[in-house]
Amino acid sequence: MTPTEIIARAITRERSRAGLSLSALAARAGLAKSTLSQLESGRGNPSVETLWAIAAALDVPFSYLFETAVPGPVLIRNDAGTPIKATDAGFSAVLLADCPPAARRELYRADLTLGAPRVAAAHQPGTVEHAVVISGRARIGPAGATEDLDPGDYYRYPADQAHHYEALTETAGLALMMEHPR
Amino acid sequence: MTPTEIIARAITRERSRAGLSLSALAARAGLAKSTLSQLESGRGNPSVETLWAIAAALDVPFSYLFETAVPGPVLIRNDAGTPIKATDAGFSAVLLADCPPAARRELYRADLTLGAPRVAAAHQPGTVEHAVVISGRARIGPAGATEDLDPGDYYRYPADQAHHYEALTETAGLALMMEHPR
DNA sequence: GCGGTTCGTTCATTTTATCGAACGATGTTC
DNA sequence: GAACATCGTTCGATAAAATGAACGAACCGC
Repeated sequence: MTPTEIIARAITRERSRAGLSLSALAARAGLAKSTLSQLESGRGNPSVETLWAIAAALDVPFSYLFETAVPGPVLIRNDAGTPIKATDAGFSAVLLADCPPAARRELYRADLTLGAPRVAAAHQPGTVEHAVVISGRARIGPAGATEDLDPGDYYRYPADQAHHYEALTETAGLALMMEHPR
Repeated sequence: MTPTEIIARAITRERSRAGLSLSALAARAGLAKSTLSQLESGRGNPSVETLWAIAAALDVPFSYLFETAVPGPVLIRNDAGTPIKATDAGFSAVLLADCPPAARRELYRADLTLGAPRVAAAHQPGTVEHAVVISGRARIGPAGATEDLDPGDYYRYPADQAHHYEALTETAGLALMMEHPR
Protein backbone atom coordinates (compact mmCIF):
# COMPACT_ATOMS: atom_id res chain seq x y z
CA MET A 1 0.00 0.00 0.00
CA THR A 2 1.42 3.36 -1.02
CA PRO A 3 1.65 6.28 1.39
CA THR A 4 -0.80 8.19 -0.75
CA GLU A 5 -3.46 5.50 -0.42
CA ILE A 6 -2.94 5.19 3.31
CA ILE A 7 -3.35 8.91 3.75
CA ALA A 8 -6.42 8.91 1.57
CA ARG A 9 -8.18 6.20 3.54
CA ALA A 10 -7.11 7.61 6.89
CA ILE A 11 -8.36 11.10 6.21
CA THR A 12 -11.68 9.83 4.93
CA ARG A 13 -12.06 7.50 7.89
CA GLU A 14 -11.17 10.09 10.50
CA ARG A 15 -13.27 12.74 8.88
CA SER A 16 -16.38 10.59 8.81
CA ARG A 17 -15.71 9.55 12.40
CA ALA A 18 -15.54 13.20 13.38
CA GLY A 19 -18.80 13.75 11.53
CA LEU A 20 -17.36 16.50 9.39
CA SER A 21 -18.07 17.21 5.75
CA LEU A 22 -15.22 17.64 3.34
CA SER A 23 -16.01 21.32 3.08
CA ALA A 24 -16.19 21.77 6.84
CA LEU A 25 -12.88 20.05 7.43
CA ALA A 26 -11.24 22.12 4.74
CA ALA A 27 -12.49 25.28 6.38
CA ARG A 28 -11.29 24.16 9.79
CA ALA A 29 -7.89 23.17 8.53
CA GLY A 30 -7.51 26.30 6.46
CA LEU A 31 -7.15 24.32 3.25
CA ALA A 32 -8.92 24.42 -0.06
CA LYS A 33 -11.73 22.00 -0.58
CA SER A 34 -10.09 20.88 -3.77
CA THR A 35 -6.95 19.89 -1.91
CA LEU A 36 -8.85 17.64 0.43
CA SER A 37 -10.89 16.22 -2.39
CA GLN A 38 -7.76 15.24 -4.25
CA LEU A 39 -6.08 13.82 -1.17
CA GLU A 40 -9.03 11.64 -0.28
CA SER A 41 -9.27 10.34 -3.81
CA GLY A 42 -5.64 9.29 -3.63
CA ARG A 43 -4.45 11.80 -6.18
CA GLY A 44 -2.35 13.89 -3.82
CA ASN A 45 1.01 13.98 -2.15
CA PRO A 46 0.44 16.28 0.78
CA SER A 47 3.20 18.12 2.58
CA VAL A 48 3.85 17.79 6.27
CA GLU A 49 2.27 21.12 7.02
CA THR A 50 -0.85 20.15 5.13
CA LEU A 51 -1.12 16.91 7.04
CA TRP A 52 -0.42 18.71 10.26
CA ALA A 53 -3.27 21.08 9.61
CA ILE A 54 -5.60 18.19 8.84
CA ALA A 55 -4.62 16.28 11.96
CA ALA A 56 -5.10 19.39 14.07
CA ALA A 57 -8.47 20.10 12.54
CA LEU A 58 -9.52 16.50 13.15
CA ASP A 59 -8.13 16.74 16.64
CA VAL A 60 -6.22 13.51 16.29
CA PRO A 61 -2.49 12.87 16.69
CA PHE A 62 -0.42 13.27 13.60
CA SER A 63 0.58 9.66 13.19
CA TYR A 64 -3.05 8.65 13.48
CA LEU A 65 -3.26 9.27 9.78
CA PHE A 66 -1.18 6.21 8.95
CA GLU A 67 -3.19 3.35 10.40
CA THR A 68 -6.06 1.04 9.57
CA ALA A 69 -6.74 -0.79 12.86
CA VAL A 70 -10.09 -1.29 14.55
CA PRO A 71 -10.36 -2.37 18.20
CA GLY A 72 -12.45 -5.01 19.98
CA PRO A 73 -12.33 -6.99 23.24
CA VAL A 74 -9.74 -9.78 23.37
CA LEU A 75 -9.20 -12.18 26.23
CA ILE A 76 -6.14 -14.40 26.53
CA ARG A 77 -6.00 -16.69 29.55
CA ASN A 78 -2.75 -17.37 31.33
CA ASP A 79 -2.68 -20.95 30.09
CA ALA A 80 -3.84 -20.07 26.60
CA GLY A 81 -2.15 -18.54 23.62
CA THR A 82 0.42 -20.11 21.36
CA PRO A 83 3.96 -19.63 22.66
CA ILE A 84 6.54 -18.29 20.32
CA LYS A 85 10.29 -18.31 20.65
CA ALA A 86 10.01 -21.66 22.44
CA THR A 87 13.50 -22.41 21.22
CA ASP A 88 15.21 -21.81 24.54
CA ALA A 89 14.46 -24.10 27.42
CA GLY A 90 13.13 -22.15 30.38
CA PHE A 91 11.80 -19.30 28.32
CA SER A 92 8.53 -18.96 26.56
CA ALA A 93 6.58 -15.97 25.41
CA VAL A 94 3.06 -15.43 24.16
CA LEU A 95 2.19 -12.57 21.88
CA LEU A 96 -0.65 -10.68 23.51
CA ALA A 97 -0.89 -7.61 21.33
CA ASP A 98 0.77 -6.27 18.25
CA CYS A 99 0.14 -2.59 18.59
CA PRO A 100 0.14 -0.25 15.63
CA PRO A 101 2.29 2.82 16.21
CA ALA A 102 -0.65 5.13 15.86
CA ALA A 103 -1.75 5.81 19.37
CA ARG A 104 -0.19 7.31 22.41
CA ARG A 105 0.20 4.80 25.19
CA GLU A 106 0.65 4.93 28.89
CA LEU A 107 1.66 2.05 31.05
CA TYR A 108 0.30 1.84 34.59
CA ARG A 109 0.44 -0.45 37.51
CA ALA A 110 -2.95 -0.48 39.20
CA ASP A 111 -3.80 -1.86 42.61
CA LEU A 112 -7.33 -2.75 43.60
CA THR A 113 -8.75 -3.71 46.97
CA LEU A 114 -11.73 -5.88 47.74
CA GLY A 115 -15.10 -4.28 48.24
CA ALA A 116 -14.30 -1.09 46.38
CA PRO A 117 -15.28 -1.56 42.75
CA ARG A 118 -14.53 1.38 40.52
CA VAL A 119 -16.37 2.49 37.44
CA ALA A 120 -14.20 4.58 35.18
CA ALA A 121 -15.91 7.06 32.93
CA ALA A 122 -15.57 6.70 29.20
CA HIS A 123 -12.30 7.97 27.86
CA GLN A 124 -11.98 9.74 24.59
CA PRO A 125 -13.16 7.90 21.48
CA GLY A 126 -10.78 5.25 20.26
CA THR A 127 -9.19 4.55 23.61
CA VAL A 128 -8.25 0.94 24.26
CA GLU A 129 -6.96 -0.61 27.44
CA HIS A 130 -4.71 -3.62 27.82
CA ALA A 131 -4.70 -5.29 31.22
CA VAL A 132 -2.55 -8.10 32.57
CA VAL A 133 -3.28 -9.35 36.06
CA ILE A 134 -0.20 -9.46 38.24
CA SER A 135 -1.68 -10.67 41.50
CA GLY A 136 -5.05 -11.65 42.91
CA ARG A 137 -8.22 -11.92 40.89
CA ALA A 138 -10.00 -9.04 39.26
CA ARG A 139 -13.17 -8.39 37.34
CA ILE A 140 -12.44 -5.97 34.55
CA GLY A 141 -13.92 -4.66 31.37
CA PRO A 142 -16.56 -2.48 29.77
CA ALA A 143 -20.14 -2.70 30.97
CA GLY A 144 -21.68 -5.93 29.75
CA ALA A 145 -18.34 -7.44 28.87
CA THR A 146 -16.45 -7.75 32.12
CA GLU A 147 -14.20 -10.73 32.62
CA ASP A 148 -12.90 -12.42 35.74
CA LEU A 149 -9.15 -12.57 35.43
CA ASP A 150 -6.55 -14.64 37.21
CA PRO A 151 -2.85 -13.79 37.42
CA GLY A 152 -1.30 -13.81 33.96
CA ASP A 153 -4.59 -13.34 32.18
CA TYR A 154 -4.66 -10.64 29.56
CA TYR A 155 -7.69 -8.64 28.55
CA ARG A 156 -7.95 -5.91 25.95
CA TYR A 157 -11.14 -3.87 25.59
CA PRO A 158 -12.38 -0.57 24.25
CA ALA A 159 -12.28 2.07 26.96
CA ASP A 160 -14.20 4.79 25.19
CA GLN A 161 -17.18 3.62 27.18
CA ALA A 162 -17.71 3.24 30.92
CA HIS A 163 -15.65 0.37 32.26
CA HIS A 164 -15.16 -1.48 35.45
CA TYR A 165 -12.37 -2.44 37.86
CA GLU A 166 -13.09 -4.73 40.77
CA ALA A 167 -10.92 -6.82 43.02
CA LEU A 168 -12.22 -10.33 43.66
CA THR A 169 -9.55 -11.06 46.23
CA GLU A 170 -8.30 -8.99 49.15
CA THR A 171 -6.04 -7.11 46.78
CA ALA A 172 -5.42 -7.34 43.09
CA GLY A 173 -2.60 -5.94 40.97
CA LEU A 174 -2.69 -5.05 37.29
CA ALA A 175 -0.34 -3.96 34.59
CA LEU A 176 -2.50 -1.60 32.61
CA MET A 177 -1.64 -0.12 29.26
CA MET A 178 -3.89 2.66 28.13
CA GLU A 179 -3.79 3.38 24.43
CA HIS A 180 -5.48 6.49 23.19
CA PRO A 181 -5.50 8.52 20.05
CA ARG A 182 -4.65 12.01 21.22
CA MET B 1 7.55 23.22 17.94
CA THR B 2 6.53 23.33 14.30
CA PRO B 3 6.26 20.19 12.21
CA THR B 4 9.11 21.43 10.07
CA GLU B 5 11.46 21.65 13.03
CA ILE B 6 10.43 18.25 14.31
CA ILE B 7 11.10 16.69 10.95
CA ALA B 8 14.43 18.45 10.71
CA ARG B 9 15.66 17.19 14.07
CA ALA B 10 14.29 13.71 13.54
CA ILE B 11 15.92 13.19 10.18
CA THR B 12 19.26 14.44 11.43
CA ARG B 13 19.03 12.27 14.52
CA GLU B 14 18.04 9.13 12.68
CA ARG B 15 20.58 9.66 9.98
CA SER B 16 23.46 10.04 12.41
CA ARG B 17 22.25 7.03 14.31
CA ALA B 18 22.22 5.02 11.10
CA GLY B 19 25.73 6.25 10.46
CA LEU B 20 24.86 7.64 7.05
CA SER B 21 26.13 10.81 5.48
CA LEU B 22 23.69 13.25 4.01
CA SER B 23 24.85 12.31 0.55
CA ALA B 24 24.57 8.61 1.21
CA LEU B 25 21.05 8.90 2.59
CA ALA B 26 19.99 11.01 -0.34
CA ALA B 27 21.29 8.37 -2.71
CA ARG B 28 19.54 5.58 -0.84
CA ALA B 29 16.27 7.44 -0.70
CA GLY B 30 16.45 8.49 -4.31
CA LEU B 31 16.36 12.16 -3.39
CA ALA B 32 18.55 15.09 -4.20
CA LYS B 33 21.17 16.04 -1.66
CA SER B 34 19.85 19.54 -1.74
CA THR B 35 16.42 18.39 -0.66
CA LEU B 36 17.80 16.67 2.40
CA SER B 37 20.04 19.57 3.19
CA GLN B 38 17.11 21.94 3.18
CA LEU B 39 14.94 19.63 5.22
CA GLU B 40 17.53 19.11 7.90
CA SER B 41 18.11 22.82 8.18
CA GLY B 42 14.42 23.33 8.79
CA ARG B 43 13.79 25.14 5.52
CA GLY B 44 11.60 22.49 3.96
CA ASN B 45 8.08 21.21 3.97
CA PRO B 46 8.46 17.69 2.64
CA SER B 47 5.67 15.72 1.05
CA VAL B 48 4.52 12.38 2.32
CA GLU B 49 6.27 10.53 -0.43
CA THR B 50 9.51 12.31 0.33
CA LEU B 51 9.25 11.42 3.99
CA TRP B 52 8.30 7.89 3.10
CA ALA B 53 11.41 7.52 1.01
CA ILE B 54 13.53 8.87 3.83
CA ALA B 55 11.97 6.58 6.39
CA ALA B 56 12.44 3.60 4.10
CA ALA B 57 16.04 4.51 3.44
CA LEU B 58 16.67 4.89 7.15
CA ASP B 59 14.85 1.63 7.73
CA VAL B 60 12.70 3.13 10.44
CA PRO B 61 8.91 3.35 10.61
CA PHE B 62 7.32 6.35 9.12
CA SER B 63 6.05 7.89 12.33
CA TYR B 64 9.49 7.55 13.83
CA LEU B 65 10.23 10.88 12.22
CA PHE B 66 7.99 12.79 14.60
CA GLU B 67 9.53 12.09 17.94
CA THR B 68 12.26 13.41 20.17
CA ALA B 69 12.56 10.68 22.80
CA VAL B 70 15.77 8.99 23.84
CA PRO B 71 15.62 5.75 25.83
CA GLY B 72 17.46 4.67 28.96
CA PRO B 73 16.93 2.10 31.70
CA VAL B 74 14.21 2.94 34.20
CA LEU B 75 13.35 0.91 37.27
CA ILE B 76 10.18 1.38 39.30
CA ARG B 77 9.74 -0.89 42.29
CA ASN B 78 6.36 -2.24 43.25
CA ASP B 79 6.19 -0.03 46.32
CA ALA B 80 7.62 3.01 44.58
CA GLY B 81 6.19 5.52 42.18
CA THR B 82 3.70 8.26 42.89
CA PRO B 83 0.14 7.02 42.58
CA ILE B 84 -2.24 9.03 40.51
CA LYS B 85 -5.98 8.86 40.39
CA ALA B 86 -5.97 8.07 44.08
CA THR B 87 -9.38 9.65 44.27
CA ASP B 88 -11.28 6.37 44.50
CA ALA B 89 -10.84 4.20 47.52
CA GLY B 90 -9.59 0.77 46.53
CA PHE B 91 -8.03 1.88 43.31
CA SER B 92 -4.63 3.33 42.73
CA ALA B 93 -2.50 3.52 39.64
CA VAL B 94 1.12 4.38 39.00
CA LEU B 95 2.26 5.74 35.67
CA LEU B 96 5.07 3.50 34.50
CA ALA B 97 5.60 4.73 30.98
CA ASP B 98 4.18 7.41 28.77
CA CYS B 99 4.98 6.04 25.37
CA PRO B 100 5.32 8.25 22.33
CA PRO B 101 3.25 6.99 19.45
CA ALA B 102 6.31 6.50 17.30
CA ALA B 103 7.19 2.87 17.68
CA ARG B 104 5.49 -0.38 16.95
CA ARG B 105 4.81 -2.36 20.09
CA GLU B 106 4.16 -5.94 20.93
CA LEU B 107 2.88 -7.15 24.26
CA TYR B 108 4.04 -10.56 25.50
CA ARG B 109 3.62 -12.74 28.48
CA ALA B 110 6.88 -14.50 29.18
CA ASP B 111 7.49 -17.43 31.50
CA LEU B 112 10.91 -18.27 32.84
CA THR B 113 12.07 -21.30 34.78
CA LEU B 114 14.89 -21.58 37.27
CA GLY B 115 18.29 -22.63 36.08
CA ALA B 116 17.77 -21.69 32.46
CA PRO B 117 18.95 -18.12 31.97
CA ARG B 118 18.46 -16.79 28.52
CA VAL B 119 20.53 -14.22 26.70
CA ALA B 120 18.58 -12.55 23.94
CA ALA B 121 20.55 -11.17 21.06
CA ALA B 122 20.43 -7.46 20.36
CA HIS B 123 17.30 -6.39 18.57
CA GLN B 124 17.26 -3.73 15.96
CA PRO B 125 18.53 -0.27 16.93
CA GLY B 126 16.11 1.72 19.00
CA THR B 127 14.28 -1.23 20.47
CA VAL B 128 13.13 -0.81 24.06
CA GLU B 129 11.58 -3.38 26.34
CA HIS B 130 9.18 -2.80 29.21
CA ALA B 131 8.88 -5.59 31.75
CA VAL B 132 6.51 -6.00 34.67
CA VAL B 133 6.99 -9.03 36.88
CA ILE B 134 3.78 -10.97 37.39
CA SER B 135 5.02 -13.83 39.55
CA GLY B 136 8.25 -15.05 41.09
CA ARG B 137 11.51 -13.18 40.99
CA ALA B 138 13.51 -12.49 37.88
CA ARG B 139 16.83 -10.98 36.91
CA ILE B 140 16.38 -8.94 33.77
CA GLY B 141 18.13 -6.32 31.75
CA PRO B 142 20.95 -5.50 29.38
CA ALA B 143 24.43 -6.73 30.15
CA GLY B 144 25.86 -4.73 33.02
CA ALA B 145 22.51 -3.32 34.01
CA THR B 146 20.43 -6.29 35.06
CA GLU B 147 18.03 -5.85 37.93
CA ASP B 148 16.46 -8.31 40.34
CA LEU B 149 12.74 -7.80 40.17
CA ASP B 150 9.92 -8.81 42.47
CA PRO B 151 6.28 -9.07 41.51
CA GLY B 152 4.94 -5.68 40.50
CA ASP B 153 8.36 -4.25 39.73
CA TYR B 154 8.71 -2.49 36.42
CA TYR B 155 11.89 -2.24 34.42
CA ARG B 156 12.44 -0.51 31.08
CA TYR B 157 15.71 -0.87 29.23
CA PRO B 158 17.20 -0.57 25.77
CA ALA B 159 17.06 -3.89 23.97
CA ASP B 160 19.19 -3.03 20.98
CA GLN B 161 21.98 -4.76 22.84
CA ALA B 162 22.28 -8.25 24.26
CA HIS B 163 20.02 -8.66 27.26
CA HIS B 164 19.26 -11.18 29.87
CA TYR B 165 16.29 -13.09 31.29
CA GLU B 166 16.73 -15.28 34.34
CA ALA B 167 14.31 -16.76 36.84
CA LEU B 168 15.40 -16.45 40.47
CA THR B 169 12.56 -18.59 41.69
CA GLU B 170 11.24 -21.92 40.43
CA THR B 171 9.22 -20.07 37.83
CA ALA B 172 8.80 -16.42 37.00
CA GLY B 173 6.17 -14.66 34.89
CA LEU B 174 6.53 -11.39 33.05
CA ALA B 175 4.40 -9.00 31.12
CA LEU B 176 6.78 -7.85 28.45
CA MET B 177 6.18 -5.01 26.06
CA MET B 178 8.62 -4.79 23.21
CA GLU B 179 8.79 -1.45 21.52
CA HIS B 180 10.69 -1.21 18.30
CA PRO B 181 11.01 1.14 15.44
CA ARG B 182 9.99 -0.97 12.47
C1' DG C 1 52.49 20.94 -2.41
C1' DC C 2 49.07 18.55 -5.56
C1' DG C 3 45.09 15.21 -7.56
C1' DG C 4 41.36 12.79 -5.65
C1' DT C 5 37.41 11.94 -2.74
C1' DT C 6 33.56 13.13 0.21
C1' DC C 7 31.32 16.31 2.88
C1' DG C 8 27.20 19.76 3.18
C1' DT C 9 25.46 24.14 1.09
C1' DT C 10 23.64 27.33 -2.52
C1' DC C 11 21.27 28.63 -6.75
C1' DA C 12 18.53 28.44 -11.24
C1' DT C 13 15.27 25.37 -13.29
C1' DT C 14 11.60 22.15 -13.54
C1' DT C 15 7.99 19.78 -11.50
C1' DT C 16 3.93 19.76 -8.67
C1' DA C 17 1.00 20.63 -4.78
C1' DT C 18 -2.14 24.10 -3.40
C1' DC C 19 -5.39 27.55 -4.24
C1' DG C 20 -9.74 29.85 -5.87
C1' DA C 21 -13.61 29.82 -8.75
C1' DA C 22 -16.98 27.43 -11.32
C1' DC C 23 -19.52 23.22 -11.90
C1' DG C 24 -23.34 19.54 -11.53
C1' DA C 25 -25.75 16.94 -8.08
C1' DT C 26 -28.51 16.50 -4.10
C1' DG C 27 -31.50 18.05 -0.56
C1' DT C 28 -34.19 21.76 1.92
C1' DT C 29 -37.32 25.72 2.52
C1' DC C 30 -41.06 28.58 1.60
C1' DG D 1 -41.56 24.23 -8.28
C1' DA D 2 -38.36 27.92 -7.91
C1' DA D 3 -34.67 29.88 -4.72
C1' DC D 4 -31.35 28.49 -1.84
C1' DA D 5 -27.83 25.84 0.67
C1' DT D 6 -24.44 22.30 0.84
C1' DC D 7 -22.26 18.51 -0.91
C1' DG D 8 -17.89 16.82 -3.51
C1' DT D 9 -15.53 17.33 -8.03
C1' DT D 10 -12.89 19.57 -11.87
C1' DC D 11 -9.83 23.05 -14.01
C1' DG D 12 -6.48 26.97 -14.82
C1' DA D 13 -3.25 29.98 -12.22
C1' DT D 14 0.14 30.40 -8.76
C1' DA D 15 3.16 29.48 -5.10
C1' DA D 16 6.38 26.15 -3.52
C1' DA D 17 9.01 21.81 -3.28
C1' DA D 18 12.31 18.81 -5.63
C1' DT D 19 15.91 18.57 -8.84
C1' DG D 20 20.73 18.77 -10.71
C1' DA D 21 24.86 21.15 -11.23
C1' DA D 22 28.31 23.97 -9.18
C1' DC D 23 30.55 25.51 -5.07
C1' DG D 24 34.02 25.91 -1.01
C1' DA D 25 35.74 23.20 2.83
C1' DA D 26 37.89 19.32 4.92
C1' DC D 27 40.45 15.14 4.56
C1' DC D 28 43.62 11.55 2.65
C1' DG D 29 47.44 9.41 -0.09
C1' DC D 30 51.49 10.24 -2.63
